[in-house]
Amino acid sequence: MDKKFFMLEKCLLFNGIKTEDIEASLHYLGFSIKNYKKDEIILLAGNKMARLGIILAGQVDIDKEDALGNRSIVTQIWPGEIFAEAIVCAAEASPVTVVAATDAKVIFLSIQMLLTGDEEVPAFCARLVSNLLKILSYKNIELNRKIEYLSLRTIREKILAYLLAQHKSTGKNPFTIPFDRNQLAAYLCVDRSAMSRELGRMRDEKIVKFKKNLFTLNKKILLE
Amino acid sequence: MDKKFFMLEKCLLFNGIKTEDIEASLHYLGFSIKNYKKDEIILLAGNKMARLGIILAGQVDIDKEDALGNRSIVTQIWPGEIFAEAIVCAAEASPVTVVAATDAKVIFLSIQMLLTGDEEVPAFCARLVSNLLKILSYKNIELNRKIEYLSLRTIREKILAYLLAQHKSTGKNPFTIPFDRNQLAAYLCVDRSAMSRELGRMRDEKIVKFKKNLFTLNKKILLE
DNA sequence: AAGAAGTTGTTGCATTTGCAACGGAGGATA
DNA sequence: TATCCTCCGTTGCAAATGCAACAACTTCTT
Repeated sequence: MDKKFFMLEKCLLFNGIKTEDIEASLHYLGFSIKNYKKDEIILLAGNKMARLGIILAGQVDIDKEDALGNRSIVTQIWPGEIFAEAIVCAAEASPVTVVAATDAKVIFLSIQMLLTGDEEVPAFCARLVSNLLKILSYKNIELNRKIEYLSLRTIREKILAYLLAQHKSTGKNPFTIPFDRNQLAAYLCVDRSAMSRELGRMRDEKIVKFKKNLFTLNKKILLE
Repeated sequence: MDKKFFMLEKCLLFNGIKTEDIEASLHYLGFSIKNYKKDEIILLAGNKMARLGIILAGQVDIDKEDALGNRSIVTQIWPGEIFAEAIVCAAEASPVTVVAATDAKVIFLSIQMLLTGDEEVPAFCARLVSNLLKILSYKNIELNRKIEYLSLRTIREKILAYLLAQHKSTGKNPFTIPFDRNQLAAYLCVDRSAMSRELGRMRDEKIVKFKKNLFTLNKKILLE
């Protein structure tokens, strides 16, 4: 198997598929690979797309921009994760913009033949489809989590909800977050300076300590 | 075919499946039916679920409640629409609470056998799975739309974004919305009185006219 | 070393928002 | 009719927020 495909074995889409079948399915799905420079746009909001993408290397942001130009980060994705699967399955225009947050390598796959269910298809396809179902379900739940943050009324609540979730998912207490301040504000959809002010207050009240991307939540907060 | 299943023919999950196969698949999926009174809880946030639900009659709200008890409506669903599909596929706890907004009738289906892809399954299953993929994709896009409203910074922007989308999806200009004021505020995650104040200002500025649930957007706004 | 560019925190200020409380309109019921 | 209840709008006020501008600090480039 080609070296550059090794990481696909860890990709949820190919979970349960034999190593030798992975490359076969790539060819079956008419793959192509493309490189992007940092900040290059991979998919612009409003466009349709016929193929889903899998990040092979680098980091990619899923963004949304409002009429006033406020950029908000919907989510980040990493090597092994896929994007555009929903708009391919639904044949709709993308509600989001996909941007390379660093230099990135992406592989694209046509999955039309998996969607109709009436053609004669190779054996591994059933597994691909059920993996796709699972991925879409996880993303659904992820979007619900995002909505949870955004539906909170104050910046402090949003920050706390995010930090608690981050603490929980890492299982550590001094823990790092994958955002710098600008990005965190964009993710929580609040003003950066207002967020910074609130973070300062929370530090004064000893709710949280932080230095760059390393955060420590007060133990009393964690007891709830 | 049993009369009470007629409406399932219009359900996206059974799209493309022959009428005689629908009842067969219901039995294959071990269906059961349950009635709910208005305000009764169908699924509580934090719980897991092994079966997805389809609304046969009535109206159902997908809710979320924050630590302070603020209720927000994530979305509404109507007869023919399904819920809990994501948490069944992902085998995760529900991030939302499902509540009967009116008296409602729900049919539950076990879909485990559709997910593994290795068992011997009836012919219609492939179609069920690809329909499920499409539904999950649509919901994904719907959640993105919701995030779009919530990421806007001011109440006015949220109201406008919602009304424009509602106008677009109905294709009419005096158009009705499916929420009363309380529900709309809960959907947009803002304070009801603050929303009411903003609606009043927007009426003063002749941006929108409204009477109960009937809204009319100013033509100048629609030209963008 | 110098300068440029990016990141983070700070502050003043106008505006927006949440909150609480109240009142009126309209519907349902006894 | 009287009463209760729900829905909707209104208002005063304190607090939160967005915005703009600036300063301190780091990183990178030249």
